[in-house]
Amino acid sequence: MLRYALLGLLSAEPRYGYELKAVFEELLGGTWPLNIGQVYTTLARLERDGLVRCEVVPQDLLPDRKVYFLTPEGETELQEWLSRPTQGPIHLREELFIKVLVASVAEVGGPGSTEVGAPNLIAAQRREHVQALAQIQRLRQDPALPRPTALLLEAAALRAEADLKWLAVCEREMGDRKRDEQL
Amino acid sequence: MLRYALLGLLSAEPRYGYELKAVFEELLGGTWPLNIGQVYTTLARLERDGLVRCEVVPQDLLPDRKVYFLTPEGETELQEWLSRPTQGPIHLREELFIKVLVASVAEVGGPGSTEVGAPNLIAAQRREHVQALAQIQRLRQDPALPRPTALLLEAAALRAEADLKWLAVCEREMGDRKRDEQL
DNA sequence: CGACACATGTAACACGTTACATGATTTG
DNA sequence: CAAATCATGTAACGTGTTACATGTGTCG
Repeated sequence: MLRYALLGLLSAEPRYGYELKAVFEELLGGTWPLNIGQVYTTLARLERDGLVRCEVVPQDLLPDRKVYFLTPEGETELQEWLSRPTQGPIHLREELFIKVLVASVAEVGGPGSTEVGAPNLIAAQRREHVQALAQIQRLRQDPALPRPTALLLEAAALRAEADLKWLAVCEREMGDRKRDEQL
Repeated sequence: MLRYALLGLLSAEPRYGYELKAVFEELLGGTWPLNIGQVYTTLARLERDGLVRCEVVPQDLLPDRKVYFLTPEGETELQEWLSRPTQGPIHLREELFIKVLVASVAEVGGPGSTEVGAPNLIAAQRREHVQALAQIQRLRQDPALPRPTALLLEAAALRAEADLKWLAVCEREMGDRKRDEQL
């Protein structure tokens, strides 16, 4: 994942690790705080696989930089990755979904306990989502956003709205089920 | 992730690994083909962490079963997990998003090359999504679906629709940009 | 002096994923 | 006989994540 993101950035321009972190985070609109260590490990793996190489650029006063650039193999790899769409693009294997699923299936507190876990979770999750959506919209206000980043934030907003719709459905269903059980 | 899914299933009823795989996959509507090996490694980790224990149930003719059940610690852990909503619920760190982002940033083929990668990708991805959505809707037809599974599939459909809206936006933007550049 | 920016990295761990190994029974 | 089902597991690998280590320069 990060692999290809770095490959993509390097395809536009050779860069060193510390710089890649900054560029990447900015491009992501600050939604993916990236540990610098991971950048270096990922770069090391890319180099191991022959997709990038680097040149050491000495600096006086400041530490040396290792400027990475794509090899022909790296460019090929990147192009191939970009040419095939993501397979099975809807991942139900996400914390959000699994959590709601488990909440509606699990027997918390043992049999006979008053089951209020799921509705509580849904309500809390809606608050969480509303907050997340608000923050995304706040970020989108910035007129200086690069277009790709703005696009990304739009995707996030659309997803957040879709999830909120779903959580509303869940809430309604749970209410129904609770009423069913009381009858 | 799978950790908690298994905890949830076990909280309703003690089960053995082979059985867990089947129950889990059915609950997920077949959208997460689960390697049986992963079930066993995950169960081993849960046992290591003291969240589950097991009892060996000998069978004649068939191999022994190791029936797992929650420990009190496991139950606590599960309840805590269920009680807190997913933080930062919208993940932009997904192949889909990163791919589109990288496609719009990367300089494939070097400077001066005719950049048609991104539009091609978007188009292919839309086809992929349309197909995925169709399959989800097909699955939803089944009237025998358990409610939690039906809910899950509804989430998947809503997300797929949101993503498709976004891909349409992307396509329009790319067209715009291309026109801009030609001027 | 202490904190922060610059710049590199290693070590350890969790988790998902695949492939492989074992061995009995049932079914075509 | 071959294949599928039942049932267990191990080994290896990729990747994400965090924490830690190191060292210089600048700024308040």
